[in-house]
Amino acid sequence: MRVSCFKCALRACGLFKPVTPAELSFINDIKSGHLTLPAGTEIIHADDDNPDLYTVYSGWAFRFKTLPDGRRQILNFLLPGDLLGLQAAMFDAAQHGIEALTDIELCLLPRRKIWALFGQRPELAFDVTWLGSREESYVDENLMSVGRRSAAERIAALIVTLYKRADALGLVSKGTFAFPLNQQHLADALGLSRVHTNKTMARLRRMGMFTQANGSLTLTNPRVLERIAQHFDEEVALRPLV
Amino acid sequence: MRVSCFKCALRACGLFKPVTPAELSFINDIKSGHLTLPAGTEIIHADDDNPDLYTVYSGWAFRFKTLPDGRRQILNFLLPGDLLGLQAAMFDAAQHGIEALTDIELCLLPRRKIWALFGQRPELAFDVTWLGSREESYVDENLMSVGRRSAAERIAALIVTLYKRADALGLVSKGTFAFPLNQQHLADALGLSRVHTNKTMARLRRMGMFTQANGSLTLTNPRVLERIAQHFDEEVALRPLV
DNA sequence: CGAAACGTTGATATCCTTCAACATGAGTGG
DNA sequence: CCACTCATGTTGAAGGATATCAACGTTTCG
Repeated sequence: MRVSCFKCALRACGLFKPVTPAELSFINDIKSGHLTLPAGTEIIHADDDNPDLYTVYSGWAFRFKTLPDGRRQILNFLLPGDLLGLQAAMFDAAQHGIEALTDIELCLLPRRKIWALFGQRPELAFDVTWLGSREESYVDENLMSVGRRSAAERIAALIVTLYKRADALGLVSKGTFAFPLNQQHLADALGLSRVHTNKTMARLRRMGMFTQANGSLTLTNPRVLERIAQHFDEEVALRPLV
Repeated sequence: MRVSCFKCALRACGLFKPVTPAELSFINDIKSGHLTLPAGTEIIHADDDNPDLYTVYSGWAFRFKTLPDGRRQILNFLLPGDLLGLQAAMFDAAQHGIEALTDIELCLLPRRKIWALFGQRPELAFDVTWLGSREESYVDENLMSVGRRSAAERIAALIVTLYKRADALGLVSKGTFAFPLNQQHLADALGLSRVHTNKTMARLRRMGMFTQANGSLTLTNPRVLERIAQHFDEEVALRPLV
């Protein structure tokens, strides 16, 4: 099931910067496999040694940590085009797990070839670093939410962020996009309980912010939802925009 | 006030991997300045454009984000040897601020020379990526705390982490190390209020976990403090270790 | 059809925030 | 040297946001 990088559907979406033929051919060389995994698979386990590096080709995944007593925190979500396993590959062992949220396709970049990438293709090495920094910025944003935003603000912020990321990948049509998280995932990402997440989402839904059906989510009032993410004040949130 | 990389005191501490003469001389070349800034300086502002990259030579700093209404979240702390401004440099603009927590010395690696580093010194480019991943892992850990740990657990986890980082740098002697955070910094890093941070610290202090004096902190019961970071149960926490 | 996963709702408990007051120490100008 | 201010730390009381518990509804799927 070898999928050639020359025909990569992902690159075609326009999000990614153009790549020279030489770079492309190099990528095609080090890509050593194309995996398809079902939703729920643990792609990388905490304490895995010798972990490989992947690129998400299609589907969603998430990074998470758990405490000994089972409390779980989702760190960030991975969408097509994201690197998967960079931290693990740099440290020879993961401090976190990664789980497939949907059925997922991955391109394998074996650990032992990463060094060649740095040595021979500095532009690509730069891109790896860039992607790593972008992932960190997602974690930053989530930490800002969990530390300082109310439950309603957190939910609003996460939905808006995921919407924008999906949109950039061309996965949104008319405000609707596939939204594979259940309420437990949301709760674990936002540092809330499942029950409170449910009640707060119900409130935002009643306010007309979004609707959900068949695993898809539709933003029905993106402007206000974005405003809520910055500061939720029941009285103010719904006033007409100036 | 040019400080030569050949005599870098930081490298001498043994934490950093050995570097070839050629690498060292390259670093010495691109290092374009040595800054000394007083505590409280904003080194990088949110929305700065054209931000440079630095290495912390001595002192502490922290990365943070603020919401429009002033709520602040500290993302992570920067100690000697850490890169400062990588995310900002990769994106041409910072999504966060960085502030000096103590008086601080920085080595300047100008933005325009980063590319040369990737092109000419792949080992160093690799180190940059490695340092970026390590910073992300600190943010991960803090997110785990803020999302899923109780106040006492968060404080314990942060103090233990900072202790270990300081120790690795040789900044600890007999369980004591310089601890420049005030309670507002702790609260902002942990997603807590200043008042509750104070009360919870008082409790841990009363339990004999640590003492503070003259800007220094001493761990008086590191084993138990580490256990508390994983799961705090008043009844269980103080039982003798098996 | 039955079981399992997921979502919903109300009642109660608790952790943490907010407010307010006061204490302490460092720095500053008179 | 003293009064003053400002930043920081401390403490109690009261309120609120979120957790926990428990029950039930709904959907999915073998």
